[in-house]
Amino acid sequence: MSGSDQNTEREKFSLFLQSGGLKLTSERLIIFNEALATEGHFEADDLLVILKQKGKKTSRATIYRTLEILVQAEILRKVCLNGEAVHFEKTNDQPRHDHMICRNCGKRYEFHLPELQGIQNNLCQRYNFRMQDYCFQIVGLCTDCVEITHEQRN
Amino acid sequence: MSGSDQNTEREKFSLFLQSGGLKLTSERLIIFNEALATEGHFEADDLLVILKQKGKKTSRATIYRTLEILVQAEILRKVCLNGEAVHFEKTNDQPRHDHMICRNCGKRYEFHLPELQGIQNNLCQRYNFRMQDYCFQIVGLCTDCVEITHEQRN
DNA sequence: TTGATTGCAAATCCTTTGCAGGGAA
DNA sequence: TTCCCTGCAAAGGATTTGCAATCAA
Repeated sequence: MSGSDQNTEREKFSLFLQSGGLKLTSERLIIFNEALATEGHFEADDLLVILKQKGKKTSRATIYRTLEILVQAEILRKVCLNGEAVHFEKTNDQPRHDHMICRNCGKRYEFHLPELQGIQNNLCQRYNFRMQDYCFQIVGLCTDCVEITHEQRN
Repeated sequence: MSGSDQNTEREKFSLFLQSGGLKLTSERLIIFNEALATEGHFEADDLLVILKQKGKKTSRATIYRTLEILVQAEILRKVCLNGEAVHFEKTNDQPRHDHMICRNCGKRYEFHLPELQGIQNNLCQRYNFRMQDYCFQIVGLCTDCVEITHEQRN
């Protein structure tokens, strides 16, 4: 993500906090920065570990509370791949949104499917729905694991 | 779901158990039957309650263990809507697969989008991936909640 | 007979919450 | 000064696991 994107998000965060009578504390800023600096998915606990390693003090409780705020501010989204634990990812991470996941080895392909946009617009119009986010994922077996599974069965 | 579908699934279950050296116990059969008789989504605990009400003895542990087997046998799938608890649904429940969920009130629209099939085939071919399942969901605000949110902000 | 399966209760894992002290506006 | 926030530790909820008795094959 470019620096200017990060500034946009930072602005969004500030405005969201203000509009809700919330305060911009140093802990919230630390968590915000780390979340935006993280590529791809992460769990709440990942952040705790990373921040500990970097010597930045934040409690687990504050991380959970702040991540919830970042989701409400639409800076992060929750994703939940095939029943795994809840992960977070940046909402403005455009090119990596759709997933194909191998059920066996966990390998994950990420891509962006512009074709989905038309489908989405259609639905939102029909139901008068305001889309904030979407998620598309395919679950199955990757090349390698198709073969392995085959061998096991024979 | 028709009776013959249920038989097909029952067959699938038996075969899966056999091929893994697993046994078809009365508890597993009870859970299988109840899972397939359930319309739409359910949680592990829902099943426990229902079975208790019907006077069928099964422990929570066995339910969790059996549901895991049913997922591996591709009779059920896990779905996780926007960070909610894990739900299960039948894999062969064709017409209700894609979701649009209101982040505010939790209202859920369900539908089937045949347009997605082409996209999926494309991807699977490109990556030589064997799709077992997919999931498409839109998250946002429904008609009613768009208005409410608007009022709050003004 | 043999090894898989069950139920129970304890253990775990992830997340939320109550509360007293500290901090932003 | 006034609430909002934080960290801690305890609570909660969902899921898993160890173990002895039980049961399908």
